[in-house]
Amino acid sequence: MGKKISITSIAKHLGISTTTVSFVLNGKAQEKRISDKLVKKVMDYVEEIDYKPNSLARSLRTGKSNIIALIVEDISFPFFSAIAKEIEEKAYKNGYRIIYSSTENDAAKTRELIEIYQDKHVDGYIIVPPEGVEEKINALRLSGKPVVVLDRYLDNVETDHVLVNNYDSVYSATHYLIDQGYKNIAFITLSSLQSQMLDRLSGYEQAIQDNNLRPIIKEIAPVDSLEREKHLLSFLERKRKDIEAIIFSTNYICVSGLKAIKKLGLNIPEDIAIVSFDDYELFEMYTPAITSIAQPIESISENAINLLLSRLNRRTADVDKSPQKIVLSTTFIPRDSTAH
Amino acid sequence: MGKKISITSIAKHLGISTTTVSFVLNGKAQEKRISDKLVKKVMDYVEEIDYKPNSLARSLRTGKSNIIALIVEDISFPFFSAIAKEIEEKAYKNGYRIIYSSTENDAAKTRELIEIYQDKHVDGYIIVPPEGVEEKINALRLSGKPVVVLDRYLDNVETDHVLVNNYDSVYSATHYLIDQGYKNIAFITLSSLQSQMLDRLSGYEQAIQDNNLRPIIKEIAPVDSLEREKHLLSFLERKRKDIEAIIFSTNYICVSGLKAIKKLGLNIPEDIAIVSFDDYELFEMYTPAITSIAQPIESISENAINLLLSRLNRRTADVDKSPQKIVLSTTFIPRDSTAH
DNA sequence: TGATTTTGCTAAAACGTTTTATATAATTGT
DNA sequence: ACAATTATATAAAACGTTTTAGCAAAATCA
Repeated sequence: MGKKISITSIAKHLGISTTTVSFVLNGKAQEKRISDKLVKKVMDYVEEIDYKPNSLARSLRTGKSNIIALIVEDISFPFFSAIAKEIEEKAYKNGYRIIYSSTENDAAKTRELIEIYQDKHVDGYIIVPPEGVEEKINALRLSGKPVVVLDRYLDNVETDHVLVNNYDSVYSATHYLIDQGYKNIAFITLSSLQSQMLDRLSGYEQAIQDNNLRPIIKEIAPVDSLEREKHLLSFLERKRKDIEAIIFSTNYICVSGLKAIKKLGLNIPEDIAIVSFDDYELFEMYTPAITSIAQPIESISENAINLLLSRLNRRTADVDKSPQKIVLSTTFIPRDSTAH
Repeated sequence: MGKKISITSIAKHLGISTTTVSFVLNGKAQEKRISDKLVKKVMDYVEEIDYKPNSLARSLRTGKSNIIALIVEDISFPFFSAIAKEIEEKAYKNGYRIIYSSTENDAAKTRELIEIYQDKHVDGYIIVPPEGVEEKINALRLSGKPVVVLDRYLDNVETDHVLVNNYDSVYSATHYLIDQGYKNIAFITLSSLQSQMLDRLSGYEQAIQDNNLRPIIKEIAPVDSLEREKHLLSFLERKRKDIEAIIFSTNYICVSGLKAIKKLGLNIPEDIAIVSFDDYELFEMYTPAITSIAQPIESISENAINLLLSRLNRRTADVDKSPQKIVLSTTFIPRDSTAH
């Protein structure tokens, strides 16, 4: 039930100054010419009482919190939780903690989140941004905090980002289907202006055009998963005759599609072939196994956190050093759902 | 490019004291008898310059960080990431932020994590504990920080916990199989002394005994997922003739089992019936659909965060009020994998 | 020896709040 | 008209660090 333990109480107990204790604790003993004898004395006592500095006080004084904000669309999505795992691990090893939240793709919520994290003086941000947070992110940058944008990019926002070659991936996946002999290929996506979604769509459209295969069959599915399933059910009911293959722009849309397809009793790939963007354990195990475009989750995470850490370690001045644009390749995994 | 903005600069600018500003900002104007005129003046200016208090300074002064630590086994497991989502949402609405990490079931790492969060002065903890952190958690409690244990319980640790009736769930799932006519029922689990695992095993064993159905066929699978699949493959190869049904103690063990079963070309449920503890989207979609014991994720999360928030809102004194033990019911979801 | 440098250490300010105790002015009561 | 209350606002300490600037003693130099 002793006194509260702090750098001050340690100093008092040892009859020295807090300055000295602080220097020793921060490994500046050499530099600040504290004698070895005194260093040992301090260290021994600190060890003995198992002292741990109060990081709040330290943060207040230094302006660094050693906290990184991770703002994703939905932490419960396998893609994002896998990223969260990797990023946390690497950040941890570098002395940083992660504070997270889900935006649900809501711009207002995201802006609010960012404000709160600013108050908390987090040191850096990894953000999967919805549309409509451009100015906020630019403001962040201007305030000197490093920001890494993930999974998509924002026009007019000069910041580091790491994402995947969405356009090329879908282009060549579409091409693959065409090579397999499929002609009427549909693309199912969400009503979203997010860059990754638009790029995937463009990849599909361009591949169709380049192969003189009209028409483009683009279908917009609802965001809500129950509604989406219903929507896809009726879509397929109407169009089953006109479509030989479908590319889904995300794995969860694909899951809805699979449910609808099952309900209609359609056979994959005989009646309809399937490709999904973003792999999922389910796709490997499904009958038949679903062809997918797998994102390099580990590499995405690693690049993102490395980028951020390197900014954090550099001196403030070069925050406005030219932003890094990292674009990673996906892996196309052909499975039974596209076996002609 | 103005001066740095703080409560002090506001006070200076308005020619009043920081005390007054602080009172106004904290809604204590009434109580502290600050005149309406002055309140308005402060509020207007605060609005104008869009001032946000520095939460580090506030935390240092008050000893409250408004941060909750969420320590789970692995944030990338669907079960835990779903919980993380729910908990974050509710915490957010109550002014708390969540800082997370994965223990990988490593006791040393977990203890280290807890220490770090102590330094950060987080206000409370939600922990999915590995074995071997009992004393640490007790120490936390003694230090006055509320702790809610999730998913499992620790002997000799008097703290709130919320978990699921593991024993009963497996007991009745086993009974269900027996009712369906299955006799030689195996139980596959990990080499773990964690309460939830032991309880699930006991439920199985007791049900077998109560129905005079020997032998108990308990198999321990490796933790590593590749090894596990290999292990299960050879296990099934040897025992396929002796086993009519399998209960897996977690969903990821079940996934390994399904892979092995597929490789061996066994038919579910004709050759072998399957039940998994913990539902998974994959199980619903698999062919055949896999019977499972679903945990009430939302309710688990809600109870955990509510428990913690209520402790946080109460005065410190009753931290040692009798711990709450919340036990929730699972939902048995019979599917085709057990259809005799 | 006396001047200079090096060594070893520390006082005190600063980070931005919250809160206790108290001062002064205005109002009320008698 | 004077005492007692009440209303309004503030000074200053505290939270626990880091860090700048500087002091005194010891060592080196000429």
